[in-house]
Amino acid sequence: MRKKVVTIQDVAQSAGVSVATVSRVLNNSPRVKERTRVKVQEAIRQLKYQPNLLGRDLRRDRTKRIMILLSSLDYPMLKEVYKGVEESARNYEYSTIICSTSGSKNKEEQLLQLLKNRFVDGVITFGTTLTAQELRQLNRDYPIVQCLEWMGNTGTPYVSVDNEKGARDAVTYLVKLGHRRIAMISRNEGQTALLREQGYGLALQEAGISYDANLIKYGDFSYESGVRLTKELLEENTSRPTAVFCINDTMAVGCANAARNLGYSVPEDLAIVGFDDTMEALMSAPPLTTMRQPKYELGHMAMEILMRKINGKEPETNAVLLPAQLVIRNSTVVKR
Amino acid sequence: MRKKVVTIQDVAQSAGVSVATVSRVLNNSPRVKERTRVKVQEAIRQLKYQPNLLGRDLRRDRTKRIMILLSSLDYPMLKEVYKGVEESARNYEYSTIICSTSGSKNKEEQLLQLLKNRFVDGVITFGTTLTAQELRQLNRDYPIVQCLEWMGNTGTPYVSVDNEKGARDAVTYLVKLGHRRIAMISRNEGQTALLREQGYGLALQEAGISYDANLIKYGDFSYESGVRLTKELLEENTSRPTAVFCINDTMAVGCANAARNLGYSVPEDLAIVGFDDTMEALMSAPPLTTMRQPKYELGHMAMEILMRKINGKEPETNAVLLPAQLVIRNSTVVKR
DNA sequence: TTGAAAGCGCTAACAC
DNA sequence: GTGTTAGCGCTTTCAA
Repeated sequence: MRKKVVTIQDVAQSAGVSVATVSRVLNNSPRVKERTRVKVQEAIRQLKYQPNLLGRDLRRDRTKRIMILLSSLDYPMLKEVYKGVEESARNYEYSTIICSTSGSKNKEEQLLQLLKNRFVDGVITFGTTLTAQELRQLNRDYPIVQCLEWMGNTGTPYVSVDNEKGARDAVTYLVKLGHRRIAMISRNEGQTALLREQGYGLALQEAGISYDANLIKYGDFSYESGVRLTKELLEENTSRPTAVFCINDTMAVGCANAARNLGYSVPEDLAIVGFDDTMEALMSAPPLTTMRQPKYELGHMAMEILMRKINGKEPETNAVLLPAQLVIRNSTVVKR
Repeated sequence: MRKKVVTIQDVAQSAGVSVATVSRVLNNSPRVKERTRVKVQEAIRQLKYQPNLLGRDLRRDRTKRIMILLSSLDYPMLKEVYKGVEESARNYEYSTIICSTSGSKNKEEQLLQLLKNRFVDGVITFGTTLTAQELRQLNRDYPIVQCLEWMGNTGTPYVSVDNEKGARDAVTYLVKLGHRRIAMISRNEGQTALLREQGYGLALQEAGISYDANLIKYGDFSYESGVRLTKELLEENTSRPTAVFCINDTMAVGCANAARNLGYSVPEDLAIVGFDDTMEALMSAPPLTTMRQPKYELGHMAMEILMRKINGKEPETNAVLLPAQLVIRNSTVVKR
């Protein structure tokens, strides 16, 4: 099945030089006579030679490749974050491969193998099932950077959005519009959700609004949970909320649709603010007010830090938090 | 930076055997005395040895890895198709890496390098910029299967949905609901769009409805184009359409939102049928009637065929077309 | 049942 | 400037 592949030996023979010279030409070494270079390049072209990466990587100390490790491909911001990573990587002549763990711890270990086996020079993780202990260990031995989802106190660098400030800004905005009964659709696991909840709490506190546990619901980031929890919020509460802050756009769309289906209009009866600013927010009816994550920048920055680590320089800072930006659309309006 | 890695040599030394024996244990060779095997395994555990894949792959004829090659990560069906591929791959103890060309021909060549360099055993493509000639050549030398987007007459196997039949069923359904002025939002490039347009034409013909070029608009699969083209359809036509068939859900959501913003209600004033059955269709207001692609099966089948090729067996069939299934939701209703 | 040794394709230290 | 050669970590003959 597989074709006999042209090797560096074949090129050397064809060009009448040694393999070392061919290797020098391939790696743009300056100490090659112009005539020789041309001769070798001619042979390369004629034989359609392409270097075997396995051989090269085995010998070299670097593969010029990094891995993006994620738990699921179902990740609305992936495309843009990836673009940031990819464009930064390209500047260093690095290429990227994407691997999904599908949430399996086993699979994740297998993929981290690729790092330990020098199959890639470094890894950017988007959420991991590693324990703090494991992550600390891994970070000591290999270049690794966390993006978006992160664990602190492990010494592992991370690049994320300022979740607390973002949530606080979102809720403060709702307060400014005149809302006092502000609900939240959150998640009861993960650092991201926790920080956003803290931001929510802070904003309420600053506005002198007392905290009401009935107004907080916990979902799983899915559309369905947004729908279900909004129904609960609107049906359970004797004094129903006039606004909802959702910790992602997916649930916020569910919230908007559920509210309308119950006969409430958005934003007049219920104002909604999401988080992320994905296409979903734009495609929603009405388009959602949301906190925009600097997706491209997050990816770009993660790659920059990873390159520093790969090159053996400790990055100046181990923790980067970029600000989220309020994007006002039609799911919010000044309260009458 | 990088940790000194434990090699097979270290294990051999520690266990007091040769590297050959360690290799045999690693590969479950039967000709190893039980005592020796235990001794080696003990050493492996103690040293936390993990085989270097680069060395192994260089020596072996296979990597037990395949690549999924796509032009963009922004692919609403990716998650489910991938699941199909991944679960099939797992059965063969294969792992998968995903690589995006970002639409760059250059990048694509670079990635196909990984195949030619035995970095992966095979490739599943989701759309490629290769010419028919190049694809034919590649398919002759390496295991490769096309999924969803494909080129015929190259000898390269493909697994896709029956686009013509799917489109025909969608439009026939609209006809049955009583519609005669049925528009289409399509795309003016790519085989997929072409086949769906043919299906549309066939359905009209079967219903004795004459073809009206004004009712066909060409977008680029994006939400924005769905919005824009729907406006055109509703504003330009003196006799406006009562139904629209969109060749993907993304544009169909744009269609629904644009129609409502112009004061038309969906489905009463304008019925809409999408294609794909992604989350977008479910999250739309109203939820969209659409043609469901058998996403998981498409991925699974592609991987099965690829494995056959990797194992040197010519697949029984080079072309698999799975049926799309009509899913009726609230963007269509019997016409009054 | 085990070990010695060749060799996968490449790079780089060293010699000329 | 160029060639010779060792060796990256592994698998797999071949011989013992």
